[in-house]
Amino acid sequence: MTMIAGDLVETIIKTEDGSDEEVPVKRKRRRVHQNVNNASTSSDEADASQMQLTMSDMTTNFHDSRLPMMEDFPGPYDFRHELSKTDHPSVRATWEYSALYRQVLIKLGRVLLVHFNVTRDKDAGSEDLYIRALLVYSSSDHVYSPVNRCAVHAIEDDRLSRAHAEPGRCFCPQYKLAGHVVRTNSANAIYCFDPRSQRHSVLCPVQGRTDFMYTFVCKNSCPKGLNRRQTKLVFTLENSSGQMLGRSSIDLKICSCPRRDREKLEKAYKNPLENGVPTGSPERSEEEDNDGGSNDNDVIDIPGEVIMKLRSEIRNIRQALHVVDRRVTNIHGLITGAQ
Amino acid sequence: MTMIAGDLVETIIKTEDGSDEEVPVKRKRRRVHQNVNNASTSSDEADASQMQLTMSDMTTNFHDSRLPMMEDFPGPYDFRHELSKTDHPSVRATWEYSALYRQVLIKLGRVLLVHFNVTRDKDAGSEDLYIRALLVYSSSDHVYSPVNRCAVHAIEDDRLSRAHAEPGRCFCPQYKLAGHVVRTNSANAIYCFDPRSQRHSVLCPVQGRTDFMYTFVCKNSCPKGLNRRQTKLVFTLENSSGQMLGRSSIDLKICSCPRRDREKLEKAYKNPLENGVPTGSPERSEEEDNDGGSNDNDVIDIPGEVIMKLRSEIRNIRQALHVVDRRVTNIHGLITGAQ
DNA sequence: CAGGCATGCCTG
DNA sequence: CAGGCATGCCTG
Ligand SMILES: [Zn+2]
Ligand SMILES: [Zn+2]
Repeated sequence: MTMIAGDLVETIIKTEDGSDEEVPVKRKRRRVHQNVNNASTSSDEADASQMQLTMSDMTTNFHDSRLPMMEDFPGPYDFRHELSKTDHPSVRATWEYSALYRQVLIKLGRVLLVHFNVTRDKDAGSEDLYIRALLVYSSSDHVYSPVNRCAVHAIEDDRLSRAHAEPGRCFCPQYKLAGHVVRTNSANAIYCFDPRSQRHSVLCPVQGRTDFMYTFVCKNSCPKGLNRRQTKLVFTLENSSGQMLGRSSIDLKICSCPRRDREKLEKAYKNPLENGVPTGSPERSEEEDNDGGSNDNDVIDIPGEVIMKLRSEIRNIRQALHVVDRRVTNIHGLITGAQ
Repeated sequence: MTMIAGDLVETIIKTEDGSDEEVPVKRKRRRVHQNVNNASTSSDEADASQMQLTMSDMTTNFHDSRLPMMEDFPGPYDFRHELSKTDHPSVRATWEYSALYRQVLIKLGRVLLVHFNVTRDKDAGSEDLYIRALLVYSSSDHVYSPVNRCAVHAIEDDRLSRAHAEPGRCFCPQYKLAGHVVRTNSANAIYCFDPRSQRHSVLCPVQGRTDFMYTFVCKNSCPKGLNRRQTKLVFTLENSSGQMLGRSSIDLKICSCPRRDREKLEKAYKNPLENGVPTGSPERSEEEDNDGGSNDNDVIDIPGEVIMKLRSEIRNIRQALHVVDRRVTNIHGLITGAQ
């Protein structure tokens, strides 16, 4: 289920009523130009709506919104990012990079300097461009959830939790950006909130320089916030109408000890035998893989019990999925890192 | 500096301007009856003011309030407490007791059933009595700070942090007791806030039964809250005018793994050689122990630098004090526990 | 900044 | 509920 940056990608769009509806969106990775239109059918609508704060089909379900796209997509401007250790005198840029896992590990509040490649062909117009930075959960269990700031950190900027007192509205700009985990020093930055996906992001206008300094003001371990979930920082190149013109992302971990955590991570790679690979949930077999309902040749139970059973079944499947997901994530890290 | 439940106790009252003014308050521990009046000159005024929410000499300095008293004091009613494992069917009372350290370790939200001894002599009047439960920091570094709930937990009960939006006022009763770490199921409990000390506490009327069930809804480890500071639960017997008639206390740790933590604690006692005793701050010697100012035979510096030096000196002394304090706390635990 | 501990939480 | 890991923070 984990999004693999391979050639074919499938996305699942979770619908309002909670059922999982599969909408496979297949596309090639390399031959991107021809896919711009296709691509804009799924995530780009969401991206576009971020520009105009649409209030349409808002629900108050904060934990169930649309799947963000994460695959690399150079697009017409050959959009790519590049990390550079800050030689800037004023800022100490302490972060670690695990080439093995393609992951940046950084302390809270420290600067990550990112250089973006945006190649304007001579014959292309000179439209206004923007780079959006959006933090998302990378494991399939949580891709749907927006990454929100934890209460402890949010309250530091917004004592009375006013920025999000009104459902669907974001007043973060008036409250020291309380809800934004990702910050930038870019003077013209626009801090966005998409009421549909309930996601915060920051948009930097591309004006000559394409080096931006980002900081992150929650940790992946923040209790009740990111809550130890893995994250990915997704950069998208957009024009002024919010059309997505390029995408690029990097795994990001905000933590207290980047060095230690990277070393531990990579050591785990070198001693893979130690961590016994889980075999998943062996009891689950194909015969149970009908549409998720219980078999109707069961004894007819009172409704409450049926519901309990279904829920329990869902839990079991979720668990099995989770196990598989973890394995895939591990393997994915090894593949993309080791190549 | 740690409050030792010995015969002589000294308190330091911290004044508004931040300077430490020593006010030694010496009193005997055992011969308590004659000391009731004396005692009421220091902490009991605060106790009394809790009854009527005085707004007098309020400052918004939340972290610097008066020293709570913690010594045992049976008083005229031979006030004592007694812990009993709940045999109550409905509640699982999971807590651990370290006899060695006289400490209760309990999980968040679990019930601590406390029985109080309140002996009314025949000839004594039948005044109304109350038992107050107040959680305080036990190390001398933090005795002055009220124990407040952490933001994460407080916000669960009070989404918009309204209970303490107005400085000096407490609306916790309207917001699910958001600010109260100590709760009780006692129906007639009165949840108090003393604007002078900025402390929350809970008062239970003594009506026949003197068994109360307490729960604790923050952990000692709560970030930005108790923040890994050690605490003591102080019970005081009071009459309806707030006069203190008895006191009794117990070290309390609210944590996720009471068993493990107790075992670790006690193991440390059995293998005391392993943890090297710190030798304090060896550079600090008596010659520097003047009134805390720098020697005036220093070169005359610009004021800014003098201030810096003084601050640094204060920091150093604080650190040394801290080291000593820890040693004393350790020794204290061993003494009181092992006797 | 590294070593080590404290401590929450996950997993069986 | 125990064992073990993840991870913050303290200490030198
Ligand atoms: Zn946070
Ligand atoms: Zn808490």
